[in-house]
Amino acid sequence: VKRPIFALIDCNNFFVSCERIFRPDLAGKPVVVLSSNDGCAVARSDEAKRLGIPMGAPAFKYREVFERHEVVRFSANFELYGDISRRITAILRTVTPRIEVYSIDESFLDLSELPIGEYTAWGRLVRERIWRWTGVPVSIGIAPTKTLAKLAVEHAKKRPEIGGVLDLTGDPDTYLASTPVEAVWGVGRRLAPRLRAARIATALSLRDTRPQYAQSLLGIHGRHLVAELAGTSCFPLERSGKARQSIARTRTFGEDISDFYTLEAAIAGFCTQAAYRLRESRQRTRRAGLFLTTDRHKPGYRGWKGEVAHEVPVNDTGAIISSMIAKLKELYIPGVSYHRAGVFLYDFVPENGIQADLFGSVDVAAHDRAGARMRTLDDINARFGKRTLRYAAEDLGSAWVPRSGSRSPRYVSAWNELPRVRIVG
DNA sequence: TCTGGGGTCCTAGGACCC
DNA sequence: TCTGGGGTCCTAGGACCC
Repeated sequence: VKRPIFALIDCNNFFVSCERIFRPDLAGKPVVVLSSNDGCAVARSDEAKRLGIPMGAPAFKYREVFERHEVVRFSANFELYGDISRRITAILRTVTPRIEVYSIDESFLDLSELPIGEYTAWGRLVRERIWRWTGVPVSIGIAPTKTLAKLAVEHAKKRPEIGGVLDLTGDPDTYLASTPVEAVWGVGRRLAPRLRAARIATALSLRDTRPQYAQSLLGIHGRHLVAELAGTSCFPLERSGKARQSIARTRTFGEDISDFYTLEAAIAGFCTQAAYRLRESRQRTRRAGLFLTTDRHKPGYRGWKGEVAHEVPVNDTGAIISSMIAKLKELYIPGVSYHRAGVFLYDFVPENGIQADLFGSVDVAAHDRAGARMRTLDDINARFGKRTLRYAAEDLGSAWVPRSGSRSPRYVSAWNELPRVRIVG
């Protein structure tokens, strides 16, 4: 068996880099991108990181830092980031079809079948091409396992002298020795103290731990980590397009809600988006859940949840809205200030080949009508824009809609927000 | 006043069965 | 009245990731 070689392509400060494509004036300035409701920092430029703004920093706590250092703030613009991400993925697909899109800003490539002489030189070319064609800086780590590729890319990002590409297919020991154990992919804030207590403080000492001992400390995950750090691949390239297992739409509201109809509008909106995703993945759901909570930062924090089984699997927006609204009616308590809510779908079955229930009572005609209705709805909204055609329940109120005061234009995905170019001379 | 959102996998324990 | 062992399935919670 040929030894696998993975390359991990990781975009630097991805959301910030996307904003800078259309705002070159922001190069060298501290920039952050804020989450929904402009709640906390989810991406930071290097300059912002140097000001000590951590990942997930609550915006209200850092207001002074923002003001004092003139930190430029953006509300998250996922339409833009998704579009740029797809462009980068398209470039990578021209390198090899053996690609796993791991997240919006990271992809693994399997290089083992490619005729590459020198990995570092190859990586620099890819990096240069992505920069020229999209304006996004990336870092690349190359190694025989995903865990080592991840470790490589972290070093490539942090140390400018590496030049953005680190090949760890040779002897990785010096890099392993200088990696604290909590920086290893798969070691988080709970497992790190466990390892430290066992006097395992670096990636190198984790690699040299007895697999059995690692398993006793961390479960099966520990054994995999040791093997991966030692160069034996346990996590293969996952083929893209794997059916997802759950879909969630949850939001903290723009303002707290007590009114039933506004809540209904929010839930209907979540159902619409979730059902659309479900159809996109060509599946149907057998279970749908709903939750509501008050503000977790206030005394008397409470939550409510409910679940509905769909005996006949569905992906029809209307069916999901009506079952969730029925559940909402059971859970709703007048006078409560609701702060956050969400809808979950799980227990999926493939869309084609619907399973008749035990008594064969599936109404085939109704089923076909629902399918045709959803196709029409999706077509119209794809052509004329999201929410062109929507369910009435979604329009009952809008106070729940999260705030996003400083979102940049959707430069590449909305006709009326395209950048303007002025030709001079 | 102001603290995000969307996923996956593993494990322990209970229910149930033979 | 007391009493064994083994297996599966499901769920809730924990842990991680971006």
